[in-house]
Amino acid sequence: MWYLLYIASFCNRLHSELLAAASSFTAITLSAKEDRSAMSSIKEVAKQANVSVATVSRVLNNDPVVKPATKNKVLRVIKEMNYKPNMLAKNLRKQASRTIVMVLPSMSNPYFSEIARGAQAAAYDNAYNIIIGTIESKRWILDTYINMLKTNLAEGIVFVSSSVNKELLEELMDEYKIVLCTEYYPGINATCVAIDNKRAGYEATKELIRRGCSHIAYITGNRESSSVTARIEGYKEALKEAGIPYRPDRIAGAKNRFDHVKEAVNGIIGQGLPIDGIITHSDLQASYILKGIKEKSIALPERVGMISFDGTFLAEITNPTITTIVQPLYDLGYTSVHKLILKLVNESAEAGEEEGLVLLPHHMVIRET
Amino acid sequence: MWYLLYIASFCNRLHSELLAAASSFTAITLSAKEDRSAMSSIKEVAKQANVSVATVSRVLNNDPVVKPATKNKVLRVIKEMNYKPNMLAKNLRKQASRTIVMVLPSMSNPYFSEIARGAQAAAYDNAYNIIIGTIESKRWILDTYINMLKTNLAEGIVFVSSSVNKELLEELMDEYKIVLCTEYYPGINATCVAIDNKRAGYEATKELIRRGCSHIAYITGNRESSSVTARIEGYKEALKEAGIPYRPDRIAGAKNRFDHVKEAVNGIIGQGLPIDGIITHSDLQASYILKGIKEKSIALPERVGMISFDGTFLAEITNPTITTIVQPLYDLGYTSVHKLILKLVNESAEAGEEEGLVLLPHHMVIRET
DNA sequence: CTGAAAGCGCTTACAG
DNA sequence: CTGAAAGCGCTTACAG
Repeated sequence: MWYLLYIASFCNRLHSELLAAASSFTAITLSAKEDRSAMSSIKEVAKQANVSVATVSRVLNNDPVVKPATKNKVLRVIKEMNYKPNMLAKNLRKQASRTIVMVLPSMSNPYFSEIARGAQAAAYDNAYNIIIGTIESKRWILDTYINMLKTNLAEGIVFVSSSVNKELLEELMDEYKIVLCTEYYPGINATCVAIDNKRAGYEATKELIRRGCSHIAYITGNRESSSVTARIEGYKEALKEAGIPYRPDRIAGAKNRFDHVKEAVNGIIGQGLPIDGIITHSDLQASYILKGIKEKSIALPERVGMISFDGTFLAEITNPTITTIVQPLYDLGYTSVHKLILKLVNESAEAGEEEGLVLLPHHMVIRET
Repeated sequence: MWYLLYIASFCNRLHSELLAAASSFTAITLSAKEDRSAMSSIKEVAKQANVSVATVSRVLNNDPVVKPATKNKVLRVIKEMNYKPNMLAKNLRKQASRTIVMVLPSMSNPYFSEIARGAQAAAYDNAYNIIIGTIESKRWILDTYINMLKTNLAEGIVFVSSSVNKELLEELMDEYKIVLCTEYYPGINATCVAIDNKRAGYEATKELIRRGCSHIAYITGNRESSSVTARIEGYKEALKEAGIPYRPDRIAGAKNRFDHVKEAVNGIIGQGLPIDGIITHSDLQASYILKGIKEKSIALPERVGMISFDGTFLAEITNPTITTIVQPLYDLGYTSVHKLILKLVNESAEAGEEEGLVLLPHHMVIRET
């Protein structure tokens, strides 16, 4: 019907009149669904309220300039017609989607879901939409999100963990608003929200030493990542302080998969290096070590001292429960998004001023391992 | 600069010429960032390629009607200028955001992340954007997502688990495209993708009976939910078949929290009802029971027969590992989104024809419990 | 095969 | 305090 009306009217005014006629007609005879599509514009509200579309727009945007009486009249009509603004139009007009994206490597690790939860909260607190996406190690998925930036669907992006590589980041940085979460890139002056990984690595190692461990293995994530590097620095420092020689071959990288972790640990043991304590990059890795010990595919004593990173609920449901460095995951997500939105809103501020590392506090929770 | 240009030119043509002049100027002197904002429209591409904006648009949309030579010329200019279409404009023009939303109760349970992963894949396979959001039991968050529907930012929605109540669903159903995932509402004719919960409940119970259990407790989720009801039906049926009396007080609801689960189990035991087998609504609940048994806050034997639902990785990292009904979570997410997009694309098809329950296969994995 | 023009539904400087 | 009008950057029926 809409379509037919359109062909039938070349003149704008005529068109509107027909529409109005149709609209009052439909109010009686058509279902809510069809009615909605026929009256969804600001123009219809304006007509009903006997004001211009400009005034309706002002009311919608809470412009204090409109006379209270006018405002109330318009508000009443808006409610009556159950009018909802079309954000597609608003976005185009304002050249802003009020949407940001956060990309995560995956969602299978509860580590990431906590970060996402904080991110979501920050977005809503600032009336932004947020699209949280997981890369799943597929470059084309990442490209999809970056494309949202390029096609104006998103205004900024936060990369969590190593969801972006250094080259791509550099390329994007001078064109888009970006915040990094938990991982930074040395030499790149970007905003990054993380914990003090060096200190945390130091503290974990120190705790194991306190318990009498002197052969401490370190199962890391990606060896190139800044968090890994920093934690290892802390690890080395604690060893040095205690006069324990540092052995690089007691460090092994592993992904968050059982087979990887098993190989990493067994690899160290296979070199003839005894292990009486372990630090892992994640709770998930620690849980896999426990699994391996139990099923005897990892040749470690039942009660090996182990400290993991993250502090997700996983560390509480294993048997034994895991001692862990608790990262403020929710806050990490919240703060990243908050910083990004600050950048977005604060266009005028010199970009350079706000960049840099933001460190959030962590703490250790001692459990059974 | 853009702003000044604008004030200086009231005539469209003059405006464009100034812009063009500025653009060739900036190509030499300004950074990529500023250059971008100055040349980002289809109009500029048209000018450079000596064609109309209509032709550029046709090329962009792969309209086969354009002459190959023209097409190549335009394509070259697009590449040269590094032009990216403004989706904000396209969306408004086409009155379609090509975006759908999936709402989940939370993301802390890996159960939901797997569903989300499948959903994401389905969206991308169909060139849709997807916004995955978690309610966290807050009605205002849910309203935010529903508002995306109302303001044209999203074209459809899938509700996972009990992220929506019956009343709201009924209200939304005749105005928007909706798919339910894992949970349906009796009496509401909506598309729902789930497993055969009754059969799964039957199978789990049957397995426990086969092992000699006759005092089987059932820790459920929300008692009103369709999946719970169906599983309990299957549970009853299996008991009946084995001639075991059904005791409603051996069923207790609990949220996915340790304290809730503990209370639920202890509540049953406290009534003087012995338990030699347990079925739980989720892996998470089962892991909590294991935790409770270990720390002796739940008075159950170490080796109680237990079967959980979901089949997430949680069931593998506990000690003992958990026997579980594996739901095809990824497929559940994928199929829900796929069905939704089918509805979106297939406007013409009678809505009623496609509605109904879609059942996906599950299976049981026997582990240590 | 291509272009001129209208229009998607908003916002906002300008004039009154 | 309010309205008329231009414009955000696209798409598409229509004419040629």
